[in-house]
Amino acid sequence: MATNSTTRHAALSVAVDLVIFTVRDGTLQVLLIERGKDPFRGMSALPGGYVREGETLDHAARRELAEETSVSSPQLHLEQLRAYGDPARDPRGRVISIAYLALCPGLPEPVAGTDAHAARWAGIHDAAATTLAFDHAAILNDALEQARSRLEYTTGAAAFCAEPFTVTDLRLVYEAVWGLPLDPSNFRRKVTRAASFIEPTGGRRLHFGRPAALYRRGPAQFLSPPLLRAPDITRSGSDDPATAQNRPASG
Amino acid sequence: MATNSTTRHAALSVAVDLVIFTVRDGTLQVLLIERGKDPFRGMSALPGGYVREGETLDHAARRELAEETSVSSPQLHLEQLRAYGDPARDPRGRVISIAYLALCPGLPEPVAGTDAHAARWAGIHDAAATTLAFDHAAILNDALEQARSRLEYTTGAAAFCAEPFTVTDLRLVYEAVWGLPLDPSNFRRKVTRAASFIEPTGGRRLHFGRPAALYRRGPAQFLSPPLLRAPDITRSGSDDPATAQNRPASG
DNA sequence: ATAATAGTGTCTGTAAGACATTATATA
DNA sequence: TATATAATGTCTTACAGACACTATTAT
Repeated sequence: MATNSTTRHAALSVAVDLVIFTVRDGTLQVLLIERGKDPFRGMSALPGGYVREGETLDHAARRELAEETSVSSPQLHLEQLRAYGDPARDPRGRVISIAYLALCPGLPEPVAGTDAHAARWAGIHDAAATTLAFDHAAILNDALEQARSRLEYTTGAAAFCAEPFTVTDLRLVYEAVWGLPLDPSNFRRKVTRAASFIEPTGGRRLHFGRPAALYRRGPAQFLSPPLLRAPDITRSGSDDPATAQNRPASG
Repeated sequence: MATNSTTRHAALSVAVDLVIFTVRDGTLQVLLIERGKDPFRGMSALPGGYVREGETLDHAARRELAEETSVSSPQLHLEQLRAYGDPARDPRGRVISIAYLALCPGLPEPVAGTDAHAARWAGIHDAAATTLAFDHAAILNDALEQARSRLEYTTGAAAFCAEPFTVTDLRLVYEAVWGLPLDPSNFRRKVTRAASFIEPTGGRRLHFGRPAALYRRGPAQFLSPPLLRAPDITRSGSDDPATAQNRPASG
């Protein structure tokens, strides 16, 4: 905030990149586009775009999200992940990218964006095995860990569920995002006891067996007590918390 | 990443702002500078500066941190907090700021930076009551919550302690950052049982009473089980997790 | 001895994991 | 009826909060 302007660079732009997650068919999926122009033409990438003049970062992210999902934005969970600013991350020049994480209920179908590119839902395993443009593989990785962490400490999992939803719907979200099977009985106990996580609508959904009670999202944003994953065998290692985004918290 | 360049703005710069925390005399303190030039001349602000050409965001933050604290950087805990990009946040024009959070052991004394400004340690309560330049009050607030959350889920608290340190030293850090008294007995049990949080050096420190065993930081980055604050009365409300940085996580 | 600080042990309540059991629907 | 899914209950273990008690130093 107080350096001589001689060190300021000339060509610089700021973009937002979106990691849009959804859960469909019990699988965590991410929205990928196929780039229609260079650089990385024809390669898969995260959706995104430049921040416009006079526009908030959050607004730019919401705008891009609406363009890609064609869903009324205010419904969707959207939060900033972090900034990526390696000087070499974009061959066209210096582009700082602010990554956002969006959690969406199962959306109709892959939607074509306004730009000349094809959009598709990719399973998280497929996406991780795909070579992505720019540093999007790293962004996706950070976003995935952020999402997994969010499910532990916040009520964000419900953002994946279209209302009304059942406890089983919610559990399938956890299982898809964490990639773990959960005990249905213990899961029910935890989510129903957590204050203001979910609220019964009074309705029921009929499939085949016993009808399931329906719920809507409650007002709580944080889960107390948190709904932790397995006793942290995967997390107590020597990872860097600043890089492995908020495994407990951040963004 | 794929918008027509007509919407790109002309004058744009990227800065880093640092929230440098330390614990001295049992109090959480933050490094503030007094601005030597407009805008906000004479007002308190967070230290920071423009990102230089060809420079990584992390590098810019480390550079500023070294300038302000005159301490060999690699020692200090430094992590990105998030980006702030309100178009009106800087009256000079569009400046995107990437905020960083630094956790430092008690440093010698307020150090003057390379720029023409005075630096000082401010108690967190004083700082919160001070009118800060730009949107630095919001950044400080987010950083404080991030730091508090980090102490729950990571071993970051040890970054506040110069090695070797005692369990009491570590407890005083938690008490200062959380602003809560902790039970010494239960605290000791938790930190000594948490895997690889702290390791005994074998040495002892003599003051007056019984000599205290000395410890160094262990290799673990995450605390399992986490060391949670009170049963979340302050957190289970209706806050926005994306704004109130990672109370659980994320950030 | 007394004061001061460090460290251990015990009791109790909460919550999680494992898993048996009951409830209510469809075919 | 058999089958499938939803929901409740029980047992055990782990851990946190509260707090009594012991240990080791300086004065």
